[in-house]
Amino acid sequence: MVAQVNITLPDGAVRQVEAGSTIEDIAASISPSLKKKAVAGKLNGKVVDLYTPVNEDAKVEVVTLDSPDGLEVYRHSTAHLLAQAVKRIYGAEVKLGIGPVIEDGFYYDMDIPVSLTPEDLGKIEAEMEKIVKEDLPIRRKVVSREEAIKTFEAINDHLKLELIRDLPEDAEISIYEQGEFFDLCRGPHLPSTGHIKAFKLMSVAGAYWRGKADNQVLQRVYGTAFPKKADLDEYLHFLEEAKKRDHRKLGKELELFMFSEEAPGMPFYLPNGFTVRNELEQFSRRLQQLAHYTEVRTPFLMNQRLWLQSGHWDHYHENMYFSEVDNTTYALKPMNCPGHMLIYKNKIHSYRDLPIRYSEFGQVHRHEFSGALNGMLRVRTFCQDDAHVFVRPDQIESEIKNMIALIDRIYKVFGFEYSVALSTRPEEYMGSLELWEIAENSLRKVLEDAGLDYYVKEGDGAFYGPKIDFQITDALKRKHQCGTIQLDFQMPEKFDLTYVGQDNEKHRPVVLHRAMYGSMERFIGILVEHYAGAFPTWLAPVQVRLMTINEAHVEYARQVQEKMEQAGVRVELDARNEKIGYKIREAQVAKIPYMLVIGEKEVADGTLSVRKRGVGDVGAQPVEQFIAGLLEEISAYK
RNA sequence: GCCGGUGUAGCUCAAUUGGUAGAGCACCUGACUUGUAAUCAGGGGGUUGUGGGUUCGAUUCCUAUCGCCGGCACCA
Repeated sequence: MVAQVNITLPDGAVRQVEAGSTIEDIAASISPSLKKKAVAGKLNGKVVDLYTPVNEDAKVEVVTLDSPDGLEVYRHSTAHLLAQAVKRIYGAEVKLGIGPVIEDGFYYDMDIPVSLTPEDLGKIEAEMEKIVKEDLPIRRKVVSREEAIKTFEAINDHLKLELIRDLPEDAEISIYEQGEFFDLCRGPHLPSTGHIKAFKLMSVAGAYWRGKADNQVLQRVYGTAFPKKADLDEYLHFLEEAKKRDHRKLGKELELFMFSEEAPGMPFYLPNGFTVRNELEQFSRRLQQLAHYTEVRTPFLMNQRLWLQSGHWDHYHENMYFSEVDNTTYALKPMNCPGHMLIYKNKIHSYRDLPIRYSEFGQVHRHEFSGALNGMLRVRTFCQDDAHVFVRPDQIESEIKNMIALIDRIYKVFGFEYSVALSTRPEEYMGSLELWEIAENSLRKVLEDAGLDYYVKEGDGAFYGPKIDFQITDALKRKHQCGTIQLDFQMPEKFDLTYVGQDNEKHRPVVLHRAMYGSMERFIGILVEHYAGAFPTWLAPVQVRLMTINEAHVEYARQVQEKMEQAGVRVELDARNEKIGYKIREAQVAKIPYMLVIGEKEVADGTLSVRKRGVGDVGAQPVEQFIAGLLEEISAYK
């Protein structure tokens, strides 16, 4: 008589099975189709291999491929498959670092005697296919620390040995084997290599061992895997689509901005791009006026001692630009705060005057590492929609609430969802622990009072204070950090800022740093990709293009153009001797929202034939009516 | 900054084992007078990123350097 154990399934059902039954047995007992989809199990919440026996009463869940846990197991096993293939091709010299699952796939960091090229990936994939066909069973072996060390010393794998050495005392050490291959791994894994169906190696790149810049550079192979070929194809198609929206490509095609070798990482705005930027600025400027901000402008170049005073020199001088004139060292501002501190100090302030809100579209320069540059998303000079608000301690919370509301207002206009993070004290920080404590707690309180879901980024704060970061999600579900609210008790100290209180004594104000777009450049880059270059009418560099059928209609078209210009519409006239189909194609490619065709009928009736981007021909309208409708559409965002 | 890749006309790309560069679009000229995504013909345009080197000869091979791309690290 075999002993029975009670298992509790996720739906609460309790079953009796023979002790020692595996997860797979249990899946089979529930349904054949479940057995087929099963890739792993959960024993009392812990993900385990499918062939793990259940020896006592437990909560049991069958993990299938269509669950996040299942997919993770699947991709993790594909990472092992990759490592095995690489070892087969490049031999025992290959040492294995780590091979984790990441969003959309996995990677494996390896020390390989030769540099892999993209072509090599095909070769490796072919070997992986072979191993899949071999359908090697994947088995877990629990070993002692000594055994583990011996095993990896035998193959001279210093990377794995380092990992073993750093495992906690009480860690259970397991090794997974498949055929001749074995790897130090917590698991779990698929039952055999034959379970892997659709995968692709995406790229090779260098990566520092354990993410430390002074460590050896390993070769990282990125890959992805999906349960079905169709899922993989869909994913690859998504990547293709994303590539078409790349802001660098569209920026060139739509003549928004350009770059030159004469100024690496520093964008040149072309007329179209600058129009977008001006609209964005104007929009934000108006909202800030309504929120009682006043706009200021501070110099680009200021004496080095200012940066010593602010603490920026200590923390960031390697990323600053300096210039020596008249035996004095000046620095290009990497931030706007010190300038605003000087403005605040320009006169005496009463407690009645606070909050004082200075905003600036402030151009800053930061010498980013060459390898960090990326189109408009990471540049060496950019414009922050910056603001510094000087408040009394009792005004901190209400002011932050106002800021959150303003940011929310702006992001909604673009249809961005966003998430919020609280970043706490970094390793290199300025000021006392007590002040940091107070600052972090007050940010926490505001977030909680506002009922916002937020997550905490430990140690990600600025050196002068903790911050709330806003991360937007674009049309392709990618995340970008843009807005930020930072609480700062340090700058007021450094600059000895004061206000006169009700008690006629000097008091220390608190500074709130704030950005909403973050960087105009970055935000524009994000918008280009978000809209795929098809800006909404209010932002479109050219809102309307008039197109004549032949030269008999040009005079009327000019009158229409004049009217629209008077109404403040950005309008162009295409009066060339070209076929209408050709003109439309060009306007379409330029992603102009409204294409207006003018021919004999329109001239006779005083109308315009309207073709809307993305919609097509929507018929004729009287000129005045069209303009009124257009203006209404443009102002709707406000 | 690090690892790897890459750089040919304004743009997108060609150019067999090294034999002194081509196409489409764009641009210019001419013809066509045109109704909702490309009319036809002709023409101009390149020190092949830059500097060295190997070679009778380099876009092609080597080297240095700059830019760009993919990652890593960094991101006030």
